Amino acid sequence: MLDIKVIRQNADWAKEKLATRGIKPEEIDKVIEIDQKRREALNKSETLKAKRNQVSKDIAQAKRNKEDASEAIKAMREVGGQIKQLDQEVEDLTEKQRYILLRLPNFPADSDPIGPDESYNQEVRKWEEPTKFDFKPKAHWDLGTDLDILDWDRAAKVSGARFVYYKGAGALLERAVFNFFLDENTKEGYTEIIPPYLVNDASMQGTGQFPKFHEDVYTIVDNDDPDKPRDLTLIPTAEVPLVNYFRDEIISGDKLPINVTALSPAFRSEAGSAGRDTRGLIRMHEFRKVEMVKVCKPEDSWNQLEELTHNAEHLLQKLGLPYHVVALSTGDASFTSAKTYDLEVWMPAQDKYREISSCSNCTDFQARRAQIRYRDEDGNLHLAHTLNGSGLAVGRAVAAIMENYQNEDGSITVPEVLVPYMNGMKKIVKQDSLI
RNA sequence: GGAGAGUUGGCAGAGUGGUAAUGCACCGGACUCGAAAUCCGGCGAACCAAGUUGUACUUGGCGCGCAGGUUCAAAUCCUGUACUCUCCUCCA
Repeated sequence: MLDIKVIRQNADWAKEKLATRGIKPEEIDKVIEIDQKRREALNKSETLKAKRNQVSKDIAQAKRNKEDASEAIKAMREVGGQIKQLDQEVEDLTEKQRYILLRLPNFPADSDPIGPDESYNQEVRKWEEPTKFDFKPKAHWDLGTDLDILDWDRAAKVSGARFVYYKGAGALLERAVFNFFLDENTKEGYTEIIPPYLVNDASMQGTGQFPKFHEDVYTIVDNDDPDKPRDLTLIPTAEVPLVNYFRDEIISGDKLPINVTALSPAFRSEAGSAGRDTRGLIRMHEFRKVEMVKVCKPEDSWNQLEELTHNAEHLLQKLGLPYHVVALSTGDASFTSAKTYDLEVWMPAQDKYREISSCSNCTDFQARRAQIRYRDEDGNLHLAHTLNGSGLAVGRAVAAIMENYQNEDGSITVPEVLVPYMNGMKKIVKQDSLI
């Protein structure tokens, strides 16, 4: 959520910044106008309340002296009514203002490429050249089926489209990958967390998924009354429980920056992406992801974003997967982010880079919604800055490993760093069928 | 799922309709060569608004888990709700 004071005091700047993210300047004018009215009503109400408090004291005194106070009580009855009316007005205006503010995205950083969509993203750097093959590389979904380590048909039977069974060496590979990620992140100074996978609405709002992105997630309903959603949603990313861990907390300044990492499933309805990435591990309703979250001081967050990005890159480098880093344009960056670097890994069968990590500095946008604050050496309170990044998406990493490490005979060489995590297995070959 | 108890400042803890005791902690001062003890004074965090102005202060609002209601006035009465604890039930 943006700071209404910042908008109020720098209206033109705010309009200009948000225009690059597709927000019309009239929206800003509207919220400023509402704010103006709100403060006027608030002032009137507070003046009357001050009066009421004073008179109430007098009434109490009069009663103690056994004097008659019916005159004052009568007058206050009227004032009470006015206050009620004004407070209602303030509440309505606050609600209107909040409605707009909760739906405005974060201010983009000055360094963001300006443009309405992903075609304006800029490559920042590239690591290694795309993998070369002297045969035609297979797509990971075919490799998975042929090796009998991924079972799409039975997942479709049991759950539906965009679900998968990992089997045998496939399951082992998935587990190896996320354990490797968690171990590496821990070595880099992140504290491992196992968070809840169901969160309440306040948490979804704290990190910015709600109120705008309801349709992207799965919310639990009461079986007795399916129209009534419970206050629980399956997390679309561990970012939600990790950032909300700090919600409504005051952190001691000397603890910052705080780094946490968690493996979790991520549940996404993928509404609006029908027809895209219909095959393979790229776009699932349920996938595992290791997430990294940082909470830091405002002056430190841009350095922390670079560090976070490097932490994620380090994982790809150790796995030997070619990738490049892309700075997202103002129109493509996520709602909460001021600046985002996407890491895109090379996918040979598609002959292109695909997103495997998104590292964002959310500045104080989430912290304001979630009231994440810290106390500095002087005892003053400030909003913290929050950052999050995948480190990494597990399913997509498995897909990238399968495609980049495939051999002509259809087997998959296990990346060296994963061999210990695979109980010494160096190559994945065709598995026996279960049935 | 059922029953009961609880939620008040950094901590402890009183307060059954008149505007949040008290203690500890903390901050300032006195005493002292200095410290401790003692004494005096201050002190709920956060938030919002207005003003002086400039970033600190003044005034006001708000503030007793949260949200409503009753009342001239609510920590206190009423309703709803969240969470914590105990017991029962169920359960990996």
